[in-house]
Amino acid sequence: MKPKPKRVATKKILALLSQMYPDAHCELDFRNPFELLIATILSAQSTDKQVNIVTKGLFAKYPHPQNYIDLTEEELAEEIRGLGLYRNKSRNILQTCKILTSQYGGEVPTNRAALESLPGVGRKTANVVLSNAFDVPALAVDTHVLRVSNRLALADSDNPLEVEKQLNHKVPRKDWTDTHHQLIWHGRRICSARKPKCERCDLLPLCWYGKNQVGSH
DNA sequence: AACTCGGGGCA
DNA sequence: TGCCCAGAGTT
Repeated sequence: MKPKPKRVATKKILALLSQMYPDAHCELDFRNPFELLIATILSAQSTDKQVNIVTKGLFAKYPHPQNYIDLTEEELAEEIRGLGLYRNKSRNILQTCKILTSQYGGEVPTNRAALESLPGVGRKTANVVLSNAFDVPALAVDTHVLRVSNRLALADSDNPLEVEKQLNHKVPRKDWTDTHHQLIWHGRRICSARKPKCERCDLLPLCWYGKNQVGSH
């Protein structure tokens, strides 16, 4: 495979992405920052569809962080059964709710440092909450964004934080959240990890990876 | 950098 | 059956 070009048609790629996925949005169901925070913690290695099913019952029963602090890990684990990594998530959410209750008056903090200090909340989850619940521009880099932006040569790194920085330089700040969603939708629908559907991808003429795949067998 | 957690959906 | 799912924490 050829080395990545130093400059790519970034504007064209971004324009095409927004044209391909004009309705790209967060597919998790949530009504407030707390629900988004919990749903996003739960979404790791789980489908958003399953998260929505589980959280519907969970939030009806336990709408506020205060409602969680007296549960045991086992009790909460039972509530979120059906999702992957559910023991870790149960422990983290319980701890997070205790911190939200004792230190933040039951509210979700709006700054990154406070968010990332919560158990189960890393860079990616913090960015999702900031951008989707608080309208703070932040480009969350998950596995889809990492893979797709590298294939398009919009980024050149396996480190999510590094990719986030590279994208921040190339994407207008006002578009960070939309671009984030578009890259994810593209990664799920066409630019999949194993067998990307390059033959029906409108980005193929502009794609470093796709052009290198054509005729490479 | 390499593990570990992990059940459920879907081809 | 194998592969994948909007990661984070620990070693």
